[in-house]
Amino acid sequence: MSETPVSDATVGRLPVYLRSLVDLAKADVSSVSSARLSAAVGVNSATLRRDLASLDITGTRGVGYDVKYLVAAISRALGVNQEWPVAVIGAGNLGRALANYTGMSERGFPVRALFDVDATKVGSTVADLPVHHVDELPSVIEAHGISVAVIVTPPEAGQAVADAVVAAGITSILNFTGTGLDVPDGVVVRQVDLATELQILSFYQQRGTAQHRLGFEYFVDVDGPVLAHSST
Amino acid sequence: MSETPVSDATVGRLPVYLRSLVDLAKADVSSVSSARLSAAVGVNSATLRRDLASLDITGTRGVGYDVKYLVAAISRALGVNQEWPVAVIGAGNLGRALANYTGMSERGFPVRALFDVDATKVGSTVADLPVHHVDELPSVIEAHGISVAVIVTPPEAGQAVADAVVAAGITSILNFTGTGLDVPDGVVVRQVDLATELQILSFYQQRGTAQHRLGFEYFVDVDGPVLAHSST
DNA sequence: TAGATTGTTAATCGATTAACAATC
DNA sequence: TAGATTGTTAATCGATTAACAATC
Repeated sequence: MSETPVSDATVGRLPVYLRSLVDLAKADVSSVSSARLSAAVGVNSATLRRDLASLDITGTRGVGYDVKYLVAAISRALGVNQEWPVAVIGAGNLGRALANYTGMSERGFPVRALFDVDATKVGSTVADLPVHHVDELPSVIEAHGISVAVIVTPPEAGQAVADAVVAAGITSILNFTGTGLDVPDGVVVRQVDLATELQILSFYQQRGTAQHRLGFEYFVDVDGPVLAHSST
Repeated sequence: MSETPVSDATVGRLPVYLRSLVDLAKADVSSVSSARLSAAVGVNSATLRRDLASLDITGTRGVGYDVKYLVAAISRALGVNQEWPVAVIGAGNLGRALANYTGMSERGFPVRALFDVDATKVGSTVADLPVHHVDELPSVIEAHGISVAVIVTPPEAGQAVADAVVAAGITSILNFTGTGLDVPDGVVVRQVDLATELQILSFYQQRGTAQHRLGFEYFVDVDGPVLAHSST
């Protein structure tokens, strides 16, 4: 076991590494150096090696990292090799879009239940799933072994819904309401805030020359030269 | 003019400050100290003062900051006081959800045009907007003075669409495809990646005790005691 | 053995924050 | 004037990265 804790920055890069590695595996590349992989994802090679080391993932000096092993190890760290059934709270436009989005299941996050408070929605069917009343959260979550809640209600309802899903035993929340959520320790919230993203865009738009380092911008080319790049 | 450049971290906090300030303004609070506002948004007060200073926003020693002035100044910095017409590329579930999402217009980002390549979608109407073929990007973007493109196509199409919107003069992109985009300097891309967010959640879920610092988690109470908090 | 590449130390960088002089 | 709070300096912290000994 490594002494090094895994930093949030490292966790954020893992999905990026994984995607690039899956491409390499598809192209039958068996071994990859930190230099090559890091160039593909636009990260410094020392950072990449340090990230892997913090997960106790090792390579072979003089050779590099085994691609299949890397895919397996990062997948395991990210929990990508198991299913995390999801509940979507809020059956509005966005909630229905998520329920219909095949990417959820493909990525191991199948939507198993939908909830709303609107009497005209409760009882209807979206993407072959019945829309439950929010009051049924505890029983439905229990029944389906749901571990992740995606909150797509209007902002006013966000905190109440968060309280309800936490009370029902949920410890991972993906929050699309603009509101910040107050949750107990041990519950993880990720904020996806469209309005904030757009406002950040308009900030740079307005500033003209966008001297802006992006979250993750990268470009992979397995066969040819590898180019990593960010707008500056 | 301030010497200090505005860091990306600062820009990311501005929308959070603004939302809290709007609440204060609604509650008829005329003046606020950095201590109070920073507590409300869960940020250190020195960080807040530094953020404001980097935008040349000043307060009054011994008094604090004028709320209305702060709202105006941050709004102006974020470009929130003007409209940024948006094009949505991809008329699938998510694209249609965005077109129907009233929050876009409310926040100053009205969806003015929809695009797709699917012949069965082109010509149809979504949220009172005709779905154009992607080939029409240049003319439609020109006609509506569109400055922001939201890409919600399948990942495979992401780069081609990005190239097309950039060629059509767009300099701000909100990218929902999981793919990284290679864009020229001066074009700003914000990545909104559902799969990555979910994978990060499952990482912490799996680790059990989530020792996780959230992007922006905050809690505002204008009247009573102010509590800032993040799950640890 | 010679070349390549890891794993990690030590230097660097940038961002956060404590602390306090300036000043309302 | 006394109290409050800004604006900013200097210290601190954490993350990135250059550099290199270890070793395949």
